[in-house]
Amino acid sequence: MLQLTKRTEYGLIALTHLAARAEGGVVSVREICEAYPVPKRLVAEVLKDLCHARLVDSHRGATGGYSLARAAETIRVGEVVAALEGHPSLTSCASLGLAAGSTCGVEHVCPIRSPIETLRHELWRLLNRTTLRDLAQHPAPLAARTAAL
Amino acid sequence: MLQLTKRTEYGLIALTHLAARAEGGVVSVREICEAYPVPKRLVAEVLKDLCHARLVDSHRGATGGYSLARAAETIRVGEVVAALEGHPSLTSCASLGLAAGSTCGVEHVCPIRSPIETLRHELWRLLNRTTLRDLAQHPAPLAARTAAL
DNA sequence: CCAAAATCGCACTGATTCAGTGCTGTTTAG
DNA sequence: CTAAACAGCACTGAATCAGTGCGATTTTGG
Repeated sequence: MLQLTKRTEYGLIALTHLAARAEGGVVSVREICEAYPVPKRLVAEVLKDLCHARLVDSHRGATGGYSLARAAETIRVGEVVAALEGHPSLTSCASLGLAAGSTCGVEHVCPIRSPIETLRHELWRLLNRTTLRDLAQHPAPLAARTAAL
Repeated sequence: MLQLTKRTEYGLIALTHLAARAEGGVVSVREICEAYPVPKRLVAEVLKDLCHARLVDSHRGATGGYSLARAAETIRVGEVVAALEGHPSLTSCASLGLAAGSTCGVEHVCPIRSPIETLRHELWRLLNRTTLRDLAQHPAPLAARTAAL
C-alpha cells in the first residue's frame, strides 16, 4: 500500500525521543507514551523488536528502559523500516517470474521487473539518506541535501 | 507496508504493454493476460479504474479494448499509483495530530511529522520521475538520471 | 437481425496483514 | 520483598486486498 505501518511509525517516534536524550540516556516506555498519544504495549513490542535488531539497548529492572545502541546520526530510517517490516520490495514481480519457472514462461519476462527494481533501489537509498538525527531536529533537513532534484 | 498492491502491479504491466503499441493502438484485456500470467478479471477491473482516471481510453464492442490516453512519456508512475491506491501518505502522523485537536495536545507535536512529510514528498518525486516510456524500455533508465545520488 | 466479443458496474468471499491486548515470567532498584 | 520495567508468546477483531460472480450494455461481423 506504499505506506509505513503503525509499528514503524511508533518506532520512529520512540527512537526520535531516545535521540533527544544525551548519549546513552535511558528512557522507559512509560515516559514515551506519556509524551505522545501512543499505545504503551505496542510501543513496548516495537522497541523489543528494535532491540533484537540491535538498534537500541535494553536495560531491565525498576529503573530500566531503552537507549540508542549507536549515535543518532548513524541510525538510518531504512534500518528501522527493515527491522520492523522487512526490506521494501515494492512489487511481487519476482513472484510472477517464479510462478512459471525462473523466467515468466509465457511470452515475455515480466516487463516491469528491471525498472521497478531500480525504483525499489532508489526508494531504499532515499530511506537510508535520512538518519535519526535528521528526524530529531524538526526542520526537514533532507530537502536541502537533495536540492538538485 | 511500503509495497505496491497487485492492482498497481498489474496496472503497470498492462500500461507497459499498451505503451509498446503504436500510438492509439487498441489492446484487449484478453491479449494482455495471454501475454503475462495475470488474472483477466482483475486486470480488466484495474484498466477500468485507469480509464476513470483518464490514463487510458476504452473502446467497447467486439474489437474493443484499451489504449493509452496520452503519450507514454507523459504518463508517470506516480499517477498510476495515485489512481489505483491513492496518494501515498507514508504515515498517519497527521491522524495522531488530529486525535487530540489540531496539535498533539500531549506534550510535543508529533516529532516525526515534518521530516516524514519531506520523505513522503521525495518518494512522490521519485515515482513521478519515472514514466511509462521508462518502464517500456527495459534497461532501467532512472539510474542514469539520478547518478548524482 | 443475431451471435460473439468486449467493456461496464456492482458486489461478494476468502485470505492476508495489521493494530492492539492478555497473560505470565524475569530482572533489578530501593 | 515489593514495585517497576522489560521479555516472550499468542490471541482477537478490524481493515485491506486479491480474485471472482453475475448480469447489462455496446459493437463488430456475418
